[in-house]
Amino acid sequence: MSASESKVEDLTEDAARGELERLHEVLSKADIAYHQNDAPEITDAAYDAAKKRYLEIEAAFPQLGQPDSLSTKVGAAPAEGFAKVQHGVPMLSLGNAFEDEEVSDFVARAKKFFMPDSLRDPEFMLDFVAEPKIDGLSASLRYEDGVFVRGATRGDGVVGEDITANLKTIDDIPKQLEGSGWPAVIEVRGEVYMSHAEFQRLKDHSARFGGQDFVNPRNTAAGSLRQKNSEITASRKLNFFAYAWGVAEDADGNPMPPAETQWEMVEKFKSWGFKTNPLMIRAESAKGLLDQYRKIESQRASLGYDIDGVVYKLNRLDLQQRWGFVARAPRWAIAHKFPAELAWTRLEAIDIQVGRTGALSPVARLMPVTVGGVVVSNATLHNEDYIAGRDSRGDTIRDGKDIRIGDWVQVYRAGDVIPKVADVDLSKRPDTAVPYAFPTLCPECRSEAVREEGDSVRRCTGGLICPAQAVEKLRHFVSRAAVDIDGLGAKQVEFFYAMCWMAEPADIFTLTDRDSSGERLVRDPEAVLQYLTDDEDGAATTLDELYEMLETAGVVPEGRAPAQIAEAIRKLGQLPLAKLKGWGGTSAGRLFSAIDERRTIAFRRLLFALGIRHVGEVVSADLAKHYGEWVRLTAAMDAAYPAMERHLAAEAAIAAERREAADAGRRAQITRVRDATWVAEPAVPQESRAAWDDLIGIDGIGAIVGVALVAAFAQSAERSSIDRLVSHLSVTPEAAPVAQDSAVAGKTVVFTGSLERMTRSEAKSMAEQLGAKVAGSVSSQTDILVAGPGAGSKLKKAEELGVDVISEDDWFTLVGR
DNA sequence: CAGCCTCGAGTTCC
DNA sequence: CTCGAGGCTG
Repeated sequence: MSASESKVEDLTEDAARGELERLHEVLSKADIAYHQNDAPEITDAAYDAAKKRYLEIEAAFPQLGQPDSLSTKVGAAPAEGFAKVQHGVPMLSLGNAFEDEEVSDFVARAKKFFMPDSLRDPEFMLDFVAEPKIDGLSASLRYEDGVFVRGATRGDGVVGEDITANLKTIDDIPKQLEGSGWPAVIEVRGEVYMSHAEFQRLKDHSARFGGQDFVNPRNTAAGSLRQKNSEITASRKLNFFAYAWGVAEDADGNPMPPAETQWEMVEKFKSWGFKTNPLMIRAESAKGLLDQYRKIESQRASLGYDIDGVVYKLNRLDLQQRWGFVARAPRWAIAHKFPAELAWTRLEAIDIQVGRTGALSPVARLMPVTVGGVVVSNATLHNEDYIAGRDSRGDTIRDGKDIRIGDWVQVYRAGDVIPKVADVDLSKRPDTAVPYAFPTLCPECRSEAVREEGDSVRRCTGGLICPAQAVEKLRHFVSRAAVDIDGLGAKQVEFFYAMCWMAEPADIFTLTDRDSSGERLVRDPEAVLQYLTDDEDGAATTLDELYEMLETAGVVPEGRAPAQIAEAIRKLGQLPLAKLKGWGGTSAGRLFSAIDERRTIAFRRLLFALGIRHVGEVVSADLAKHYGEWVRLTAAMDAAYPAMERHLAAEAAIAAERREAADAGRRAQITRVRDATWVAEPAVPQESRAAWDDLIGIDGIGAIVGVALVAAFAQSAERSSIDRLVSHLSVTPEAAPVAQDSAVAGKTVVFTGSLERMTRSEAKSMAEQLGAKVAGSVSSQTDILVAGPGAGSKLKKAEELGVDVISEDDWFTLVGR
């Protein structure tokens, strides 16, 4: 380094900033040069010295820490700002098999499904392909006229992230397809992975230079692909195997699969310049597939890259199409996974977390142990019964062995991701170990925690009194799929909640005004602290956390007594956000404008954000489509209330009748009791019943979801919280369906029986696109019933009500397709 | 009323 | 990713 280098403590802030920038550049360049050609431009000693100096300056001037500081660059940087890409054809996941028997079942299902073909044609033969399942990251590569134009991650399967620049650095990915015969547009899909050799090279390098902590090849490959600077990606060697495809179209946009079988397709990929896996084989029986599984398993360690199983696919593409899909997975393919890696460790503690719905979830705190290449120190214990050694039906699991603190337990990563406790070693159980007593009081707010009949989870009854539930609700509200406010993440929300600046979603939208007026506290710190200190145990940690937060905020209480902390919180309430440590004027301003951006919000997002039990993204969207405008939803919920109560009363009466009947040894007269409850109660107005029936008539919404919804909007506290929130917002009505001039626009349609030309969800989205409403059950509101073969009760009801009944073919004629 | 499928909720590590 | 619960079909 230069001779003019001064001691770190003598540097001015400006000088430090300048030097940091210079060193950052030197080090980054050296990193890239090293990775790209294995020929460092500076000596190792010089590199080490530069790195040391960099870290020293950074430590002395933490305020200068850059987001891409070399000291914080570890593994996969949480990348934001990759553009979203919608896949032409969704990228699906695969069903799993672990046992040989499940593989035989898979083959047997195929044989059964295609039985008619083999009866008709004695030559008919089913064959499958088997290939290793690479443990990497799926990517989809779009080629137009043979030129690589865009590459994306899998994402949620429908929308991924544009990582074209990074994928272009991978040698195995042709920028221009070779050979000929490729469709005008094709999405080639496969797995990006890192070889063991490359992973080792990176690890050795980082060990020498005190750099990043690379955990395993998969994570490293993921981190490399998510680099914003693709030079870094280029400096790490990644590989790609092609094995699947999405869109394949000719120049006129017509579907054009360039082959007839999976096997030929992969051969084509090879001829176009892709790498394909050499261990792929064809087989005609379960035995053939399993033989290949064993062969691949035996070679696993020597392949030079990670695999986590073997994938089997039906070979013929036309048959794949005929066999179809279940949910998001093809029926015609299955992943046979290698047994999960297991590890033994000690269970040091069981903590209880409280979720947004009040669910108490036990989490195992473990002595850290490596499982499948990752150090695991927490694992889920599911619920009360799981700890006790029972499953949801009350049958024993783990031979009925319960789990106790201090036990030696076996952990594995389910799906190679989520750590779970699988087993207990009774021989190592300490004599002092006692059965775990699951709390019956909420550990956060001391409210009673109850288990409803038939429910596997115990829930805190504190509602919004419970700080854990309040915070979790707020976290859910600001989460990505919900309101998604830039600069207001889970951490900030927790902070604002603890500081009494926010207690419910509405408070987010009054923050700006309160910040300028100086009246920031929405709760009384004394009251908050009162219950924190009310109890001997549990409170200490929470107070500690609060103390720590105040320190971070730059307001240090004069002592640690609750009164002093409350005083500090109050003082904090007089500071504008921009004055808090970690918040400058810019970031505060940015937050306020991000909040403003969300004052206009789509109906479905708002509804989802409320976090009503059983109301997730899909149900919210369905409700938004049904009601269109927010006021129509609230009006319907209000109207439905009496009928909802009546429904509950009827359910209760039926349950009572069941019990009585069981005691008396006779058959329960359910219909009579149900009818009696409705008839005997003229107090329920007809319009209330109509609103209720309309609600639970929506496809996918039944009585339980209905009760949760109506109750949320009726309960005075919850409803006023919702109304307070909505008063700050402008709710965008759900967009009216695109085509208004179709024959079915505005009609309510129900599909029943088995549909042959389309799946149920296709039928639903098609009808919706044409402006129709899709309901799940037939009522007087129904205009058309589309009945396939095997239609039963709905058909009968439609006939009784005089609803138009048409066939699937009629439907296509009606909509002109 | 049983069995299938979809959706919601909770979880870990980076 | 997995489990359980809720909804729907047959």
